[in-house]
Amino acid sequence: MPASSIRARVRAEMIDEIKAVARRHLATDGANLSLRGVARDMGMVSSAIYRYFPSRDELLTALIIEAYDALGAAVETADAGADRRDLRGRWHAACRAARDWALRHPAEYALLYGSPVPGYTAPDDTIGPAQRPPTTLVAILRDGLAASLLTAPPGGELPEPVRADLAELADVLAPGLPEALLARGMAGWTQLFGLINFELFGRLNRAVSHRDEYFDHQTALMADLIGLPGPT
Amino acid sequence: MPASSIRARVRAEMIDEIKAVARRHLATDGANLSLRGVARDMGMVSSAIYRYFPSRDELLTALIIEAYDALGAAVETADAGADRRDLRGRWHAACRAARDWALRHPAEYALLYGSPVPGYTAPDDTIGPAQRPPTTLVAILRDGLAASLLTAPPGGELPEPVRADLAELADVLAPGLPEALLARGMAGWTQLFGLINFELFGRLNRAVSHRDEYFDHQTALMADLIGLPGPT
DNA sequence: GTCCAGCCGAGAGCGGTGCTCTCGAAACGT
DNA sequence: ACGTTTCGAGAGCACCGCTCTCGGCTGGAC
Repeated sequence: MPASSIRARVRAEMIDEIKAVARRHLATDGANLSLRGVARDMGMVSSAIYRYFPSRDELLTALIIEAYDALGAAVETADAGADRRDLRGRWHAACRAARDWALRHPAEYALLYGSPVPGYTAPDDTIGPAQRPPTTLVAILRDGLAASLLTAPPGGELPEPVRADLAELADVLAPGLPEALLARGMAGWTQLFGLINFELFGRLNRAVSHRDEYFDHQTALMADLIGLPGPT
Repeated sequence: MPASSIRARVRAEMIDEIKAVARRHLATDGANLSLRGVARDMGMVSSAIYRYFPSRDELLTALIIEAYDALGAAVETADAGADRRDLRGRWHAACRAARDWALRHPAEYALLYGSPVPGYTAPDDTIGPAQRPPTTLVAILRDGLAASLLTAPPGGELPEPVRADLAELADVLAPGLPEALLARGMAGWTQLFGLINFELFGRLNRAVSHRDEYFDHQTALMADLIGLPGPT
């Protein structure tokens, strides 16, 4: 009597295959995922899918969680591949990894950072994976501060309500991080996904043709704002 | 034989009413607009709608154009209401107007700046209205430069491909605007809609509670990056 | 004042969707 | 070997966008 019986194993494989087919549909057909469509592709009838996912939204949630994890992993490995003391290099590596992943998986990215699906509210399972990219970015700041490569901007520039919010946030993400530094880090985070959104959703279409260089330059501007130094 | 015959007039009124009902549906039911639903609300059968809009996408396009215009008008009037020489005040007024409009019309905002509808590609009619907000922001920079309230950052910071792209863009938006200044303006533009996206799409949910103050602070950071001075 | 072309709404219908329920068969654990 | 559990198939419901046809109304030219 194995902990995972045969039934449980084939069931897990079935769930994985459904997710794989759904991901493929997402990549080709765009955001509107059809349960009946993936059922057809698997040679099944649509009602059979409901043995594995109680609703279309649950399938979407599973895909969303996996997508968050894939994006988070991409950003983390990119950061890990850079010289620990080259804060600016780590920043650019992380930003580029996020953009590259988004360009390679536009439909999944839209699921994560596009408009929320009308009736859908993200369950709590997603908030962990969703925090991986910003956590990685903040880690760069924390490391830089610990290694004295970075100095925090004056805290006096923060209105008190903002300082209080950021203090609570720092307690979760990176305890001890000065609020003013976190504020600029969040500006960088916002900018990063704003840039990706604009590029992916066509807002740069008749305006910017050298996308790679534009992206690097814009993220460099934010690195300046944060105060990230180059390699020592 | 009036230029607008009776027939044409009632037809135009009908189109307006359909758009109004559709906008109401958008506000209550969220992004998935149902043609049959608006037809029901108007006491009509669904096929009758097709006398006025050839497809659901065409209705969406009409709503998108009106939404762009409403947002653009809100930003423009906000800017116009500020002291011409207070560049920072104008910047904040424009940013707040965009955010306020978005918070008041979340579904319409999502239509404009959320993930694009799968099969839908924005027709050319939308690019004019879509340019109004960024044009207004750039106008602040142009005015500041003309009044010598603002100095452009050194152009040497720009990689050549970026400089070339931005030069072309400046020719359209604000001829003569230094590329490095436009680059920072676009960073502010990206940041603005990244901020609104994050707030509206729930990314700030368990993180930032004082939304107004946070927004003002983040846009102030970008005003710093651009180099906007306060009132003289 | 007549009359007809043009417009309009209703209705039926097509293929698609998410989802529910039932039924029979297969496979598992005992 | 048997009873239970699980599974896929199928029919069906209500909804969707969209097409086509038909009959009535009416604006405007005569």
